[in-house]
Amino acid sequence: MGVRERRGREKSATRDKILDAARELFLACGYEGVTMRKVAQAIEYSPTAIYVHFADKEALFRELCVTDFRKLAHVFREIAAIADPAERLLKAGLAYADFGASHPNHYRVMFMTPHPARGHSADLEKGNPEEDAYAFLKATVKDALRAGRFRPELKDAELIAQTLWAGVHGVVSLEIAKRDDAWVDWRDYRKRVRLMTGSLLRGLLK
Amino acid sequence: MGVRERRGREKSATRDKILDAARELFLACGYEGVTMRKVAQAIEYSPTAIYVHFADKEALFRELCVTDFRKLAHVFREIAAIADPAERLLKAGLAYADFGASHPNHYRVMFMTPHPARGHSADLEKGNPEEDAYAFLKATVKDALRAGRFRPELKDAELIAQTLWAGVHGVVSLEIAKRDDAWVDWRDYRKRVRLMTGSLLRGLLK
DNA sequence: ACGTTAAGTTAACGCTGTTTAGTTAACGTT
DNA sequence: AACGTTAACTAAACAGCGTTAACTTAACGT
Repeated sequence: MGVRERRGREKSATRDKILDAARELFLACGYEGVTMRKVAQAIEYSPTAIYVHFADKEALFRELCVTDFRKLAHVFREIAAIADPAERLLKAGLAYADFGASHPNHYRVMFMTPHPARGHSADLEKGNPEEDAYAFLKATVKDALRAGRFRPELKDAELIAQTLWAGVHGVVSLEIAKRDDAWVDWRDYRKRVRLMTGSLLRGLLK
Repeated sequence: MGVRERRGREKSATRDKILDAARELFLACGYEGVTMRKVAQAIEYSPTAIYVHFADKEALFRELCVTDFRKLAHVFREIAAIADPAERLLKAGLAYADFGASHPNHYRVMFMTPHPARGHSADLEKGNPEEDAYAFLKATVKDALRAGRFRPELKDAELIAQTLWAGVHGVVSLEIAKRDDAWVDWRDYRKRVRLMTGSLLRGLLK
């Protein structure tokens, strides 16, 4: 009685130590730059100890991603309070871009790297706008659609949502992948984000 | 006399064999899915033989990319003949999206993967619209700018070009990274490309 | 006191990209 | 014609990777 719980707490304690060390390393070195051996060394455990708590390297990383993407969904909760659906879309775009720029390594693995099938981790609840940022976007598009804000030939909420997402994602992902590329004389990131969201919405709305 | 040349020809012959085998493998398996040993086995050479002709795996892959991206620039040459700069931008976007969808592995490494500094390979000539697709885009934006086609507050060709690029890149890169993700009920790729280019231009032009 | 459970370890496997040292065959030169 | 050089190519190995199998160890419930 209570012992099982203490054991559970102890286990999740070293689990958390792994997560903390891994987060720091992933942030500093990126996905490929982090090795299981490095994570283990950081917490002074053997590399195999990690496999007691996580199936593999990807599962470890995805747990960190899920945590951070829940944070993104929380930011969206505040934005959900904005009455005007068009302004809601704009603010959501800006928040999304901020998020991507401040979690580049998570963003890379979540949205810039092809994964073999397995639709996300099953830990995030699909369709629930509190956990699923795409569901939030789609819901807001539907609101704007109902309010008759989009140009008359636009009727497919899914198509509109995917286009809005792609627009902001384009700015975010180019920033992450090509920020240091001298080939292009990059303009300020936030300027690019604002021009993208503003222009795209102007082109889609009435 | 002539012997040196024949030697050179022989060397470049096995060099080409490596390139041919590598192209096929990279297309089929993606960058990480290809190993130097597999390439070597395909041409019945030892793995180390590749290092006589290429510095490392990345150099081998980038040579293939450069070849293919020169092809993209050639497609743009035809588009350059279109008189109306706005229509030219539209057609360029569609051609770029076609290209990305048919060379996903090259596209991934070129535009979706962060690289340590080293601005591209030095093999492509920066600023020359015949080899540099971004230079072509910027030149067309400048044309449209001169023709007074953009909304009056838009004056920075670089910023406009980067936003147009980001828009199409967003659609292309999401398609490559998340095509098989059941989380999203994806609409047809070409529909998404057209809505992106069309809406973005509508939002940027007068 | 005893059998069970599970966190954690050591050693190893099979793989990767790459390097070192060496072979071999054709070359230009004497 | 013999010799030293050059360079394509190879065999073996290195250091690293993610991961697995077999084992130890310590605390648990009975």
